Amino acid sequence: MNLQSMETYTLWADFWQALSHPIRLRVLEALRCEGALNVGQLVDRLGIGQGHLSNHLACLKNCGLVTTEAQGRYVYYHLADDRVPTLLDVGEAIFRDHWAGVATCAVVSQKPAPTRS
Amino acid sequence: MNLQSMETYTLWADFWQALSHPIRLRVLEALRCEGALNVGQLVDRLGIGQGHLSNHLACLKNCGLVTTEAQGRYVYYHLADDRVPTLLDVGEAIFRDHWAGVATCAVVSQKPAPTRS
DNA sequence: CTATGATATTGCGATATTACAATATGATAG
DNA sequence: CTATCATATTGTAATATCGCAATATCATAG
Repeated sequence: MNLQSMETYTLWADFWQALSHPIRLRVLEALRCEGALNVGQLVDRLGIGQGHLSNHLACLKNCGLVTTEAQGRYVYYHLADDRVPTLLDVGEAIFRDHWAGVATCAVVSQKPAPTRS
Repeated sequence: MNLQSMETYTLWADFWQALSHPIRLRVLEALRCEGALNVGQLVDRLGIGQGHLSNHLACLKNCGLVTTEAQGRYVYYHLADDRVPTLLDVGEAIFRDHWAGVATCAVVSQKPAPTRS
């Protein structure tokens, strides 16, 4: 695949978007801490609806961040490989130094812009 | 800042979102290759409107991925630190192994779902 | 001060994503 | 085969983001 084309950047952006949701990040952190969990266990830990979670899991799987292993009626999810925790670590390190700035970002998570007179 | 709270994950998701846009990725790649560029040079290289680009640059700056240096009327942008190329490298490595799956992801970049009869 | 070039901000229609409920699929026990 | 539990998929209203145009700000030259 050509890494210079506009379409490739659009697809690469979609990959990063897999990391851009609090529920998906909480799934990744839970799997990093606990190794492997099935859908029901993740529903319990995150406290969200099963169908909703399943959509997010499909996203993480399609984007190569997690893999699954079926065991009877249960489907266990775990991090895809060692690069995933590395990615999370580096991202968290940069984020820790800049969370205050992220909160003021007007493009991402556009807050209603403080009204001024 | 408490790294366990839901709000923190929401903010961390906003940080990742800075990477989730083709224009912002192209800016980061341009800066990685060329070191430092001002806004006009980036407008030329990316071929988009100045105001539009400026919004994306503000996003990257707020999220700690780039920093700026004013020189007279020009503002030069460059990558914030060495962790940024590391982040891009690891992300690209995982993406390269899974771009076909990313393209089928229904949560991110929801395609109109192939109609079946 | 005025004009001009460079960059930043704002407003808003078009589009994409999310959250939830309903429903479908798949596996296993009896 | 039927019932049941676990997981996946779909529809859609609410919400957030994008992209562009207009305009504001800021620095410098004259």
